[in-house]
Amino acid sequence: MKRYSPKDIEPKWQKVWEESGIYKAAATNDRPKKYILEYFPYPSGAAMHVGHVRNYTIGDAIARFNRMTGHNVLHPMGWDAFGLPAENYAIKNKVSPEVAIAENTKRFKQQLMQMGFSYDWSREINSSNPDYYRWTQWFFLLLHKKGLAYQQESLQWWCPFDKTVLANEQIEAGRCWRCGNEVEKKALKQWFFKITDYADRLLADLDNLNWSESIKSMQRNWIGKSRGAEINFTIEGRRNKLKVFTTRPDTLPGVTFMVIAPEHPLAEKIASDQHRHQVQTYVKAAQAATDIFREKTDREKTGVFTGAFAVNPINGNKIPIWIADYVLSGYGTGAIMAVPAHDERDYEFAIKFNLPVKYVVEPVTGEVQGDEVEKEAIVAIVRNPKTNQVLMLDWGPRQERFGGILFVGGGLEPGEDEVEGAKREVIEETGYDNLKFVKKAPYLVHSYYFSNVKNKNYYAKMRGILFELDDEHQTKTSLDDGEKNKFTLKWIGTDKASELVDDEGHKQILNCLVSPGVVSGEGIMTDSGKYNGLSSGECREKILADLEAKHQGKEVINYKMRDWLISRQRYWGAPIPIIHCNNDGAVPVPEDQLPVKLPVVESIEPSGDGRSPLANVPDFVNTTCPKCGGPATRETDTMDGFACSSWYFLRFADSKNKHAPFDKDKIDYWLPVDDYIGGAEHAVMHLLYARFWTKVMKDEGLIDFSEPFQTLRNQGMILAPDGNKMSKSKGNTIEPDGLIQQGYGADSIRIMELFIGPWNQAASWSVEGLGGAYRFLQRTWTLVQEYNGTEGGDEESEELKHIMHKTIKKVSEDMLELSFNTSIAALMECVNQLYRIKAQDGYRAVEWQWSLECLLKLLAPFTPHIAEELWQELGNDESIHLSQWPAFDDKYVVKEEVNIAVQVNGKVRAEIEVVFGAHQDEVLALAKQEDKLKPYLKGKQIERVIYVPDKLLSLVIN
RNA sequence: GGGCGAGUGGCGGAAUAGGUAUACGCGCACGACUCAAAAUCGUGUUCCGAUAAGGAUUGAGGGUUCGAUUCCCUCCUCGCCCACCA
Repeated sequence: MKRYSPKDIEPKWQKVWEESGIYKAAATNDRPKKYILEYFPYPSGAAMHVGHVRNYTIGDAIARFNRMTGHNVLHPMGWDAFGLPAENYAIKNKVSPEVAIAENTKRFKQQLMQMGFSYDWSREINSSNPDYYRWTQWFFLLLHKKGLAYQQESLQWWCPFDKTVLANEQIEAGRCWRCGNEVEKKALKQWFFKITDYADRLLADLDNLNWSESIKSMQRNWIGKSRGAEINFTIEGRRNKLKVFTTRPDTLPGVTFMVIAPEHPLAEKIASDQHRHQVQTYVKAAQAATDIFREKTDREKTGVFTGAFAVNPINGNKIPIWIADYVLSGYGTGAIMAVPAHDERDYEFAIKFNLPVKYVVEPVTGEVQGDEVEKEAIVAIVRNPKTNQVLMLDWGPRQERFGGILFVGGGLEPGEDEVEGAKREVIEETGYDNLKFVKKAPYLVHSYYFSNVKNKNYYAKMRGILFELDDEHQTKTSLDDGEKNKFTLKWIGTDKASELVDDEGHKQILNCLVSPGVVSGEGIMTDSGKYNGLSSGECREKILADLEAKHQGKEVINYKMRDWLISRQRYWGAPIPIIHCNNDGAVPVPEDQLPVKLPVVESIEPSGDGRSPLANVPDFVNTTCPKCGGPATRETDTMDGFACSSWYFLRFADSKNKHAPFDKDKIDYWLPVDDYIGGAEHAVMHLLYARFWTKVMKDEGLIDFSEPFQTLRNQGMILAPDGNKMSKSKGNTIEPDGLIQQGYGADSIRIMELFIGPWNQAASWSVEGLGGAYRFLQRTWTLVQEYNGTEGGDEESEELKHIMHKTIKKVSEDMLELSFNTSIAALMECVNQLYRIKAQDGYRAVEWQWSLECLLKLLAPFTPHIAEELWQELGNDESIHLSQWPAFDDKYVVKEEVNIAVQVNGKVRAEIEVVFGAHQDEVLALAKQEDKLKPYLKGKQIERVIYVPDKLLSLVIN
């Protein structure tokens, strides 16, 4: 009997498959197509570890399953070769990027090969190959032609380590996404793609994509659409207007100051002579501060007064203008109207600089009951300054809307002063009569509440009043007998009180009086002149209309997303195909002169002066203008690597095309991608850019769809056994090569990658678990080997049929849901069952050959090598991977006898065996005779019977 | 601070149009084989209880139901992403 040796069989079959080309996507229309794609890797210096391998294992299982279920499958692979990772690796190792890429792709390909993935290697692409980037440049020209590529001088993120600018998306918490160094701002003339033109479509089309909610919401947040208003404030004594963006124009009556960013063009201009020096100092300091520092949200607010005033367009109020760095120059207009009462940041600033806080939106609390009586009411909080406790009334346990722990509260008599009324209520209910008025709550609270005494619902306008106790003298309370004893008085610490209080309105009043703060959210307008009484939503519309009538404001939609900066001052990228001419400006390179090839240079090291190394190559730079023929210079910046990956999935459909990026017929057949598999790290970069390019191509008529990836699947990360992220620097990476060397084999690794847990959930790699996977394959191996050594037999086995049909059904259904871990569990269970039958009856049953063949087919998507080897040992000549997925028949799946659980009052008390499909009456009759149940049923009446066929009988007895 | 997701044995996890919780694997224990070990095969393994009867158990607490891991409410913990975005 042969031993299971992955080292022997795996390379053997890999060679056979490659030579016979069985994974080549056919140019046929006879089967439905499936395009299964995994993110193409960038071949960096570090080899692939088992975390990367999971991505490809998932894709391969899907691809293989689809092939066996009658699909024409495209499953390609290529290399995202341009870009910083490859270039930095090359610099570090003092080799040319071409050489580095050649070495690394070779290594990566060997790693993928040894895992037995079923790629169509005939379509392999490499984004740094001129045959490929020629078309990347072609797309640049298309974007340029459509006005979607433009050049602009602006302050840009600059990484001093990588010596290049970076796109917004490539900044992570003020640091470069590649090297982790702090970035700075630098003024440079740069190329941009106008992705903001597509913001609305990128947002709207997300709804119909079969992507995870988390990725969709990341993209939504990134696009950051918000509806609001632009409002023009006149500046006293100046002609300039101060334009602000706000999402809450309804709070305009509550504006108490304005804030502009230090970078705002008016910042220094509007400063009064008296304040100019301070302003200049502040602006300078802000510019000098690092972005990491400025982006810290937990630091204290800073700012200076400019000495200038703006005028509130709806009430003419004079508002001081401040400069502060908490206002960002890059968002909205770089200036805000500050409403400290209703915005936390403004509030913080107002407290720090002692600016007024004006409440204009009253919050609404409680639930509407429908039968409210409107009433003016007060809530009195009495504080004992000696103990810092507040007086509360305990009405007993809170039930529905009754009882609970509350403050003194009550209605006002007609015409009664709020403070007097509050005092009266406190004395009436508690007897404390030496009260000192401290303050009123700065706003009213509308609340629907139930009176504890008078059974009525009130729609109350509540005013909170704070008293302090002069002494603890108490007079007799004037409660009538009905009210007495309904509550007890309690003194409670102020911190505790906020937790204990049982009414949302009371709680807000407490917070407001003891620690006033920001009122966020919607509500009802107050202290706002003619807008009083409107809901904040209605007020928003009204104020917008008023402003528009006066041409002082308008509704606008604002986005967080910026245009995509694609210039890189680096060598290793596709040159931007533009020629700069003194006469004609930036002229696109004519299509027939593409590709603009990367020249060979002596040093690829970035110069650090903001220019790409290409600028030092005169032969490359100096050229003639395609328009006027005069002397001209080439653009020396290269394109962001993400440009290359924005269309590679299209190229796979027609990767060898010399005359066009692709042939439309082939795109029409293969695209869009049916299953796109990769990690979540690309959520706002690659996945957004690729969607953008796809929409541009659709608009140009190059393709007929506007979303490239119908279904996106984000695999869970494989963590190191220590629970940390695998990384070279931590030294905790596990590479498949070593495991294969140890003899586990690619098949065991593949099983482990999927069996470790749901494919989209993170999991820690386990060496012991891999041993289990190997044992399972070895058991399978042994089973087939032993069978092959027997004569077989001709007995029929219903049991064998049942096991196999059940397994086929389970695995088939789980595969469609990508539930790989449970598929594999079912296969393990199946093998265990086959062992049991073998031990009982040997290999006498006639179904053994068929059973084992089915088992191997079900295994084939996961463990292609062992499946192929044993398949052929069972006497098959054609590859198992071209065979048909087995079918199941429900009639063998169900068993004739089934166990039914019998519950008595919800507890399982017995299990009885009945024939499949038995009727309730039969089961009940059997249950009544069951010995185990007799003690429970004796002398009891069965009140109710619930029967779930073939599963459960539930008896309710009295 | 905001958004998304998740809490089940010693561990990874299974079971959610409500229906026998802990499948499968790891680990552990015992047995067979062996001079012995490894490998292999077999048995057991949620907890308490005595190998019994019985009871408890899906982060905590409450609710709906004959019946809740699954649905609803309150809270706690962890992970990921975003974050002074007006």
